[in-house]
Amino acid sequence: MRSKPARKPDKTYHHGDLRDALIKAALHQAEQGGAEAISIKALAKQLGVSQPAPYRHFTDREALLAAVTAEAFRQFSALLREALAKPSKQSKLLRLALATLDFGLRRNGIYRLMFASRTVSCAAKGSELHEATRETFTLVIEALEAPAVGYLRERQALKIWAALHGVVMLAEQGLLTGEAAHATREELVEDFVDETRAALAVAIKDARRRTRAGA
Amino acid sequence: MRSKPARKPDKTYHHGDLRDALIKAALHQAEQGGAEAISIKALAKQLGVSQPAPYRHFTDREALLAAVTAEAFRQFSALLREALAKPSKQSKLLRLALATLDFGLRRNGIYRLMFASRTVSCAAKGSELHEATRETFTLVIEALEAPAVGYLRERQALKIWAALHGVVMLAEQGLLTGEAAHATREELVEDFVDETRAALAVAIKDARRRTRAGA
DNA sequence: CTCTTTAAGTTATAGGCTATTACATTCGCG
DNA sequence: CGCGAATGTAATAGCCTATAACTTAAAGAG
Repeated sequence: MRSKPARKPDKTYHHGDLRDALIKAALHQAEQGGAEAISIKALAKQLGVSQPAPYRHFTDREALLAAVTAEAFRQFSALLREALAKPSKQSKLLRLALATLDFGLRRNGIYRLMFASRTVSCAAKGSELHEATRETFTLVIEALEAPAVGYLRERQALKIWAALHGVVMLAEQGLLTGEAAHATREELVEDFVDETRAALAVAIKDARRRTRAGA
Repeated sequence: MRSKPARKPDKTYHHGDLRDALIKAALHQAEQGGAEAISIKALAKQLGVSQPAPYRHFTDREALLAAVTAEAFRQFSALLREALAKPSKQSKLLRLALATLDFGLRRNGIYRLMFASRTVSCAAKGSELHEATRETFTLVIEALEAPAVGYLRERQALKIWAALHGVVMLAEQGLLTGEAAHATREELVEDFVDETRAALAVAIKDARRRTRAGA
C-alpha cells in the first residue's frame, strides 16, 4: 500500500491518490475566491499531473465542484460537532451559532461554495452532497436541545439556520462594519439565539398544554 | 436624437446606446444562471456588435458585473418601494418581506448576483453600486415604521434583513420543499416579521423608560 | 509467473472566453 | 468644413474546459 502524496513524486506514472488530492487542493483554492477560483488546469499543474488527468476522476468541472462542496460540508459538520461537544458555559445553540459565523467569515470562499452556489440545489436526492447537507442540518436540530414535539424543533432550526446565513451574508457584504455597524455580528447572533430558545420554550409548553387539554 | 435600439440596426456603425443595452441584456442572462451566465462575447453577438465593443464601455468583466448589480439593486428598490406604497391590510414590513422573498426566488439568478457574489463587498465607498445597496437598506428601515431611538431601528432592520436572506437561501437550496418542509417560506417570513415588530416595540418602550428615569 | 484486462495518466487538439493592440468610422462642436 | 474624441472592428494572444487517441502500470486469472 503506497502512501498518499499531495504532489506526485517525479518519475512515477501514477499519482496514487489524485482524486483526493484534487478535492483538497480545490478546497484550498476555493478558500480565497470561491467556486470561480477553482481551475482544473491550475490544480493539475499544482499536483504535477497533466492537465486532462483530473477528467479520469470527474466527468466535468461541475462534478468536481460537487465533490468539493460535499467535502466542505463534512468539514463544516465536523467543526460544528466539535463546538457542540466541548464543555462550555454557553448553550449548545450559541456555540453552534458562533462556530457557523466564524466559519462563514474565515472561510468565506468555501462558505459561498456551500450556500450561495447552485451546486447544492442541483444535487440529486441520494447524492453524496445531498446527504452531507442533511447531516449538517440535523446538527442544528440537535443543538436546540429540545424534545421533538411535532415539528416545532425543525421549524425553529430552520429559522435560526436562516438567520445565521443572513448574518454571515450581511457581514461579508460590509453592512456590519465601519460606521454602518449598528450592531456587531456577534450581537446579532446572540439576539437570534436568545429569541430562538425563548420561542421554542413557549411553543413546546403551549403545544403540551393543548395536548393535555385535548386528551 | 436617435432612439435606443436593443439590437444594433444592420449597416450602422454605431449602436447608439450600447452601454445600457449591455446592462439590460446581461441582467436578462443573469436571471437564469447568475453571474457566471454573463458572457461578454455572447452579449456582443446578441446585440449585433463585435466582440470587443463592450470594452469601450466597461474596462473588464468585473466592471460590467458591478454596473449590472447596481441596476439590479435599483430595480429591487423600485419593487420594494412599490410594495410599501400600495394600500394593504398587511403591515409595511410584511409587505416588504414578502416582496423580498418573491424577488429572491423568482429572479434568483439576479438575487445571487446581488447578495451572494463578491462584487458588492468589493464595491468602493462612493461607487454607484455602494449607493444602490445603501438605498435599498434604508427602505428596510422605513418599512419598520418606527421612530429613531438610538440605533434600535437600524439593529432590527439588520436582523430582519439577515433573516430574509436566509429564508431565500434555504428555499433556493431545497430545504423548504418536499418532505423536509416543516414550515413554508411564507410562514417563516411571517414569524420573523412578527418577532421583529414585537422586539422593536419592546426595545423602544424600554429605551424611553430608561431615558425618562435618567432625566 | 505470465498474460490480459482495466484503471489511471499522457500528448495533441479543438473550441470558448477574456482582454489587448492597432486600425476604421462617425459624431459633434468650434 | 474639419478635427478630435468617442465608438466600433479586425486580428491576435492567452487562459480555460473538454475530448480523442495513445501509453503505462497494477491486479487478478489461469
